[in-house]
Amino acid sequence: MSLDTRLSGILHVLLHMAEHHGPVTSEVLARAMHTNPVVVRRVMAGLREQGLVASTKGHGGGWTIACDMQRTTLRQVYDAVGSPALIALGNRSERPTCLVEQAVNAALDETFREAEALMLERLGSVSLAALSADFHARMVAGGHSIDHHTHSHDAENSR
Amino acid sequence: MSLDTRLSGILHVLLHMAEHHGPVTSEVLARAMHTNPVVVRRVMAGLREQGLVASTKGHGGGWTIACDMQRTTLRQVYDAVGSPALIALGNRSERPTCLVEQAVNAALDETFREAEALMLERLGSVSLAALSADFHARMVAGGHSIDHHTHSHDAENSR
DNA sequence: ACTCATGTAACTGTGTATGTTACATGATGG
DNA sequence: CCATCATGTAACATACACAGTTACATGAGT
Repeated sequence: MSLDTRLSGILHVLLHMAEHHGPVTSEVLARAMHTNPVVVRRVMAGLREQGLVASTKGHGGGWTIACDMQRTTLRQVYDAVGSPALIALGNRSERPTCLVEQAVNAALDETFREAEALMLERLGSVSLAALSADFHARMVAGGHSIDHHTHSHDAENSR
Repeated sequence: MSLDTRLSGILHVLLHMAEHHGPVTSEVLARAMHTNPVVVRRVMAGLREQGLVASTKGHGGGWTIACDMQRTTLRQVYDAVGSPALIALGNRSERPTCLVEQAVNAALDETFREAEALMLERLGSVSLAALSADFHARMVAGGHSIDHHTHSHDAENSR
């Protein structure tokens, strides 16, 4: 099954934005994410509605972070991109009258709900600031200077 | 995203088979699962390769359970259907050179791996016999007699 | 032989994320 | 005020995987 990469992509974009002073255009963000500017805008629209980012038009316009990165968690970003399904498996029918299927659903649903709850809890425990700090730690560990214009991006888009 | 219902469907089928004495044909199982006999055979092929079920051709042929239901877990059934992805989210690129993306991937991957491990652990802790026992308990609780020919199946195939 | 049932290939249907094109809207700078 | 830049959004194309369907071959039983 093909995976939903919107959360991954938008987090990438947010962290890049955090390294900039002024607004960043969709085109610049799209290049960093190896995708199309329209795709960026589409996903960012959800974040804007939640007040996580703001957009300005015209010359010198673009996207800016409009939230406190210390208080904003990955969970909020996840919800802002539409809270897509976390679990890739499901039951063939909800509310079946067949007792066999009810037993199967009960067993699987409990497992699914537990895993889902765990993921949501984990996402809720990581702030954007923590993610950004991790990035800076990696930069120091790799011997890079704090220069966000020299990040290289690989072209592989596998999985 | 549309969900993978093979595990759910095949467990339904296995529990139905457990209520029968002799072999059950793909057509009968397909009716219980509200699907096509070929779909049943396709998924059952994986179980046969793992020795969980056996098939016989010709008159009076069909599918029979070929494993110890006490010792066989949902995890084994899950593996037999091809171990499909459990998590519906993913990263835009594996092994990125971009440090920002590395940080994002690390955070998300850990969450995903934990949830996946939890699900596999849960699936591994439930035997087919336990599932079947749960089914029988539901039958008693609902005041049904042990007559597996009167199970009704609903027609809704939502989600 | 005839029938029944599995075994498979090949094709279609469907839903969703993703990618792309096109154009409208609004803001800025000369 | 007009050209340019950037977002906003609709519309359409593409890719992919599960699911469903048709068709036919293979083998077992009567």
